[in-house]
Order: sequence, then structure tokens, then C-alpha cells
Amino acid sequence: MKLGQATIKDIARELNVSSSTVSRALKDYPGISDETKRKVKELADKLNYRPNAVALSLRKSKSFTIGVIIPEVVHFFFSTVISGIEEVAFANNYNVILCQTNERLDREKSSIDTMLSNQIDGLLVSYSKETTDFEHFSKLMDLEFPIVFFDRLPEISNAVNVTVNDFEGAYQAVTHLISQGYKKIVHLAGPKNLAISKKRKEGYIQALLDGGITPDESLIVECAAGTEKESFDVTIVLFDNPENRPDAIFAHHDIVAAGAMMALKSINLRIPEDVGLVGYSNWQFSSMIDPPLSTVSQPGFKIGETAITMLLEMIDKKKDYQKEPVHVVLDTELLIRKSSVRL
Amino acid sequence: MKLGQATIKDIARELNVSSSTVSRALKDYPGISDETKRKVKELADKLNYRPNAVALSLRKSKSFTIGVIIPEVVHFFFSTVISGIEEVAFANNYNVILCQTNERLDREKSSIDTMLSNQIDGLLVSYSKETTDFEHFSKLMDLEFPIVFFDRLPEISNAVNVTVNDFEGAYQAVTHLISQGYKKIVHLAGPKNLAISKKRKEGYIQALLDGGITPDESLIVECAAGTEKESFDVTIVLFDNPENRPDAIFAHHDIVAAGAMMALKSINLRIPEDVGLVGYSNWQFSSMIDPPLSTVSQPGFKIGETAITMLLEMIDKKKDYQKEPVHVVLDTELLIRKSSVRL
DNA sequence: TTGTAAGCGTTATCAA
DNA sequence: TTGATAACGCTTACAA
Repeated sequence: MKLGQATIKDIARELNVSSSTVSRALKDYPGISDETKRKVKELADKLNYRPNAVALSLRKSKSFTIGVIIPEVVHFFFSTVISGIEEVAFANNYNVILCQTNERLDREKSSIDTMLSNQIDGLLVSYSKETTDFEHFSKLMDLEFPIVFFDRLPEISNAVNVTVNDFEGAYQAVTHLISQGYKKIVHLAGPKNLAISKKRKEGYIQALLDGGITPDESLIVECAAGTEKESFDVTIVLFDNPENRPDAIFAHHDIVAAGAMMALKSINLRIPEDVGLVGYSNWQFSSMIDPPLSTVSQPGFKIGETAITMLLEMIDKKKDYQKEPVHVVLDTELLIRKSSVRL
Repeated sequence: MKLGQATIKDIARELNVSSSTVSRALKDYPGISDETKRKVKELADKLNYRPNAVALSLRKSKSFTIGVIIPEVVHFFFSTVISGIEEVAFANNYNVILCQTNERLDREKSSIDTMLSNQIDGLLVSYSKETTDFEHFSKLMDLEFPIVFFDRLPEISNAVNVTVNDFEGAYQAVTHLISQGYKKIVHLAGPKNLAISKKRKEGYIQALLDGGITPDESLIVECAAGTEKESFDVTIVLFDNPENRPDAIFAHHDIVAAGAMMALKSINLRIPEDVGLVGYSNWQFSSMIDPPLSTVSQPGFKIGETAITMLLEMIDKKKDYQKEPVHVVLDTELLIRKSSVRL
């Protein structure tokens, strides 16, 4: 920094009073003469005095800063969550330090380390795909450091979580496909170690069972990378043999669905006539592609808002969620568009 | 914070040495016996010592934190830029504080204020649509506070800027439309006060002139909000009269183009046969819609990387760009897809 | 090779 | 009503 920011001392010197007097005057402490208050405030204004948050942070052991750990910013869903976080943070005078892990565990760990040394007051986490051991989080939680997990559920018993109802979202999506007469429904699943993937898969299976269809393991294919290309290739293989082809796909997110859509088009299968398709997450493009993609929408903004609101309560000690652990589950919404409607 | 983090003092006390010795040992200063170093480091490890960045920041007047001001996180382009920023910041051990303005000037100002009181070392800015007066920035620059502007060019003479070549991007897009035989080309323009909007409009006009077409003001319509709905409505009006209809659209970004596409479809105009369409920014959905949208791709990640790299150089005093102001202009790339090819 | 002390900007405590 | 002092955690002259 340069800026030669004016400090309390500068004001004190100029006014021939002590820094404590200035400090008090600035915050309208009782026991300071109106005259002094006026002079101090005037000069502060004139010098464009701005309290040094770093000094305050050191003094008070509180930084008004929270850290956010996120896999990738360039994900429509996550950017929505960040947006929700940012709004509430701003409204409560908190700063947000952002770190993206690019789905890497080492980066997750080192980001947490720098954030901690920057004395963040709490942490909002959606952990990386590589994370299977949660000790770096649970260690902190044992020391009562406030953490709220969102979207991705950690395997930590007393964790505070905000997620969407992935089971229900998947269940509704697949039930909808069944109601449209699709019978052989593929699930392009997410990485095994993510709880969200498991939940969606369970929802898929339960919907099949409830719809009188026997689940078939060979119709569940993991698309771990989550790229268009990956699901394109997977889809081509699945639909290669014209005999006994699947007639629908439930993809674990919209990018995966988009890859599948391209693959289907490339082998001249019509959507939704020949194959029904439902994605997940309601990416921005989903309503714009052709045919518009049915999808399960997640309330990203609200997830962000909810997570940080709970975190701030923990920081302010209003609630001790870790003692009575809470798992907030927000509802998804099935958006039925053309890609899955053939009746 | 809680965490009861171990401090240098704790280590010193336990080892019966002074804190300065511990401090020196930790950083391998010369003149500390190997024996002491070993003991100190061992204990530091054991206590899981983590330097307090806040104390350091206060002591050194340097926070290793940079602020990022951005209109909206939920913009594919901006999230790409953030990603680039984040990468370089992480590699250089800098933290990133993020503030989104939601295109509001008051929020821009107050965000800068809190960031400054948090002693950020520099600022990366893409200012809001409401910003027409740049004094809150130039004041800081006069005090030699490092700022790099990206994407949106401020009206400040000695500003350091990183943008893309919007004139050229627009010029190429429109020239391409002309080469495809389109003659009556609409421009759905951006907000007037943004330099990027002006540049794109100028590129559009120059391309027309160079293509032997006389620009027609009535074919330039401002879509300030940039929403699908807005451009949908505008497009309907423009193409309402079957006689002497326009035959192409150059939109100032892809969302606007997508709205126009829907409008054209809704009145049964075929793309690209009847109407050619080119957007701007290469949003993630652009290649997935039908027909795939031709667009001008901006190197968002690279913009972020470049901007922060320059900022770090300014902070480290390696370069004083403000003395020899620099405007880095990165090249766009015209992505020709189906929506604009009819030959 | 190590220790002492001052200082970064602020506030809380105690004293005047 | 105000001031002096110590402290938050760390670094760095200067002294020993």
C-alpha cells in the first residue's frame, strides 16, 4: 500500500489530543465533549480517514472476512452460488475471499491454509472431486471453527450442510420420463465419491422401481469428467447397436446431457421422439438448445444465501449448529421442456 | 477466529528463547545455530504453527491481497476472467477479494472503500454500467495506487487497460456477414456509455463502409439491458414488416443474439437462409443452440491472466505503467458456425 | 549466536 | 473529560 492513509495518530497529533480520545470520538463513546467530537470528525473527514481493517483485525481477532472454496468459478451453478454469497456478505459488511480448487485436493488444502493464516472468520466449502478424506476439515471443526458445506456433502458426522434434494430431483426427472412412456432409461452418472452423484443415482433407481422397471447396472455409466466430449463418446457406444437400444437418458448435469444430445443427433436419433433426455442444473444454455432441454433446476443463489447466513450465525455465536447439526435441504424444480415430452 | 493458533511467542516461551530468535530461525536467517533452527522448526511443526498474515500485513504494510471489482459473477465471460485472475493470484501467493457491483455505482464505490480499508495491494476493475464519472478511480491513481482496468475502458488518460480488440472483432463479424451475401444488417448494440459498445458499433459501421454498404441509423438499436426478452421484442419490431426486411443481425453479445434467434424462429424466419446471425463473447451455450451461433470469442481467461500479471508488476514496482501508460489489446477470434453461413 | 525494544494502527484498561 | 500504556503477532535495528 501507499496512499499515505491518515491514521488515528495523525488526527491526534494535529489536534493535540491522544489517540484514545480520537478513537473514542470517532465511535461516539460516552464521555467525550461534543466539541472534541466535532473537531475530530471534521478533521477525519477532511483527511479522508479510513479505519485500517487490518489493525482492527489484529486487535479484535476478527477479520470480517470469510473464505469460499469452490471447485470452479466457470460453472453456471457455482457462479450463481457465489453471487448469493456475495450479496449477503456485502449486506453484512463481510468480505469474501475466493479460491477455486479446479477439483484438486492439494489446492484445496493449501487454499485453506492461506485463508486461515489470513484469519478468516469462517469457511464456505464445496469440496473437490478428489477429496475423499475429510480430515483437513474435521480437524478445524473440532476446534470449533465455523464451516458450512454446500452442494457437496462431506462424510463428517457433525457437519453443517446446505444441499438440494438430489434424490428427489432425480426421482422426479426419471418418473417424468417413465410417464412419457420411456422404458429403457440410461443414467449418465457423476463421480462416485460425490454424495450428490450417489443421491441422484438412488433417485433414479427408486423411480425405476416405483415405475415397475427393473434397474439395469449396464445402463448406469459414470461420466466422471463431466465434459461434452466424454458423454458424447459414451452415448455413441450405448446407442451403437440398433437392437434393443435405450430410449431415454437422465444425465447428471446439463453439459453431459448436451454431449449426449449431440451424439444422438449425429446418429440421426430424434429427440424426444426416439430418445427422451433430461439433464440437471438448468444451465443457462439449456433453454436455448434445440430441442430445449428438460432439466432439474437447483436454486444456486438461494444455496449461497442460506449457507452464508448460517455461517454468519455461527460466527456470531447466535447458533451452534455443530451441536445440533443441521442439514438444510432445498427443493429442486423439474423444468419440463421439449427434450422429454412425446405424449 | 478461534483455533487457538500457536504464535511465535508460544514457541519462544516453550523453548526459552526470544521471539526474534524464533522469527529468524523460521526464515533461515544467517546467524542462528543449526541446533536452534532445528528445535524451533520441530516445535513449529508440532504446534502446527501458521504465520498470522494479518500481523504481517500490518507490520509490512502489504497484504498480498488484491481486490477484484466485477459487474456480475454470473456472466460466462466474467467468470472466465475471474478464473484467470485466480490462477495467477494463487501461483503468486496472493489472495483475491471479490466484489460484484451488480452494475451499480454506489456499490462500486462502497466496495472499493471496504477493500481499501482492508489494505489491498491493488485493484482489478471492470466498472459498472452506471459509472460515467471516474473520479473515485483517478483519485486513487493520483496517489499511485495500482489499478488495472479490464474489458471496460475508463475515461482516464493514464489508465492501465486490458481489453480485447472490439473494433476488429465487430469488423470481422460484419465483414463475414457481408461476404455471405447479407446486405441489410442490423446491429443490436450495447449501452452507449460503455467504450466496448462504441468500439463494436464503429467496427460494424466501418465494415459496412468497406463493404460498400451505407450505414443506416435506423438499423442500429440499443439493447441496453442485454436480456433475451429485450432483444426478442426489439427483433420482432424490426422484422415486423415483410417488405424491405433486414437480412442479418450482428448482436453485441450472445444472449442478445439468442433472444433475436428465438424471435426470428417465432415468426418463421429461417437462420441462416433468411437471416444471418452473429453474436459476441462465445458463451458456453452458443455452440449448442440450433443453429449453432457464429460469434466473436473473447479470451476471457487470458484477459484475467494479463491484467493481474500487470498489476503484480506494478505492485512490485517492476514496472510503472502509469508513467508510460499501456493498453494491452488482445485479439478476438471469429467463430463461424451455422447461423451465418449460407453460401 | 542471541536478546531487547520499538513499531505497524487500533482499542481496552486504568489512572488522572 | 482525557491521557498513558499495554496488547494483538510479527519483524528488525541495535546491542550484547
